[in-house]
Amino acid sequence: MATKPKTKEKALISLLALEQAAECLKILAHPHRLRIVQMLLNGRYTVGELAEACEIPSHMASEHLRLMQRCGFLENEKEGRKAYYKVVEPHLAQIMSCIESRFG
Amino acid sequence: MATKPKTKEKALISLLALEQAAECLKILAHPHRLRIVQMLLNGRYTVGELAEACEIPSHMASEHLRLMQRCGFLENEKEGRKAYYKVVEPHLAQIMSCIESRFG
DNA sequence: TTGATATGTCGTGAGGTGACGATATAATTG
DNA sequence: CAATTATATCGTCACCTCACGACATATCAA
Repeated sequence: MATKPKTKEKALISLLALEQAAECLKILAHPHRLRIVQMLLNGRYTVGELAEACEIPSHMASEHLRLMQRCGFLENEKEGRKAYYKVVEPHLAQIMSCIESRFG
Repeated sequence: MATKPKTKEKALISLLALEQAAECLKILAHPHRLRIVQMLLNGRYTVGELAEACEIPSHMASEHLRLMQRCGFLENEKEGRKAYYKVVEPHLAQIMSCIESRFG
């Protein structure tokens, strides 16, 4: 069972940590949110610009952005009436590059 | 580079491809399935062994495995009454290593 | 054969997610 | 001031996922 005849075994991540990881992956697992993350990894965009790229109304982009902000993926900077978002979770670049290598 | 990104932009993945990517991430976004993938990346296990590691009944592990098989993550080999599963999607190793670096 | 073991499949129901319209807030313009 | 623009939030509802029990299948052993 757990004691396999394997010589090298990696330590398993605890189920608790895997629940957190699953939560993060669920948030990422949406085509519009993926596009938003991909764009924000390469530039600076407002809610309206991101919404237009996703072909959705801006208030829906705003909800996606709020969700990703709440889980620590993004932060925003307000400039007048505009809100610019940026990526603050460093691992997102790695994951997006992996997704790009598989689906790009 | 972060100031005027409009001149030189990385190519965006099409929304269609992002939908596929999101589907795959949704399947991965479950703590028990993450544990299964992590184990199968490092060894050979039966349904019952994976179920025990996830602390779930084996018929539920079987459903997780079927799901991941249908989307091309896994394949199985039957030996008598036992079924051994293995990872066949090469990008899973990259993604798991990214998850391990963030949550491990 | 009967029974035990290992895995696979089906149906149901609670709970969660996503899309949408309506509405709210906040900043700029006339 | 009011109107417009940009973003944010709320309420609703169709849809989906998850966990579970029940059942089915398949293999092995006595």
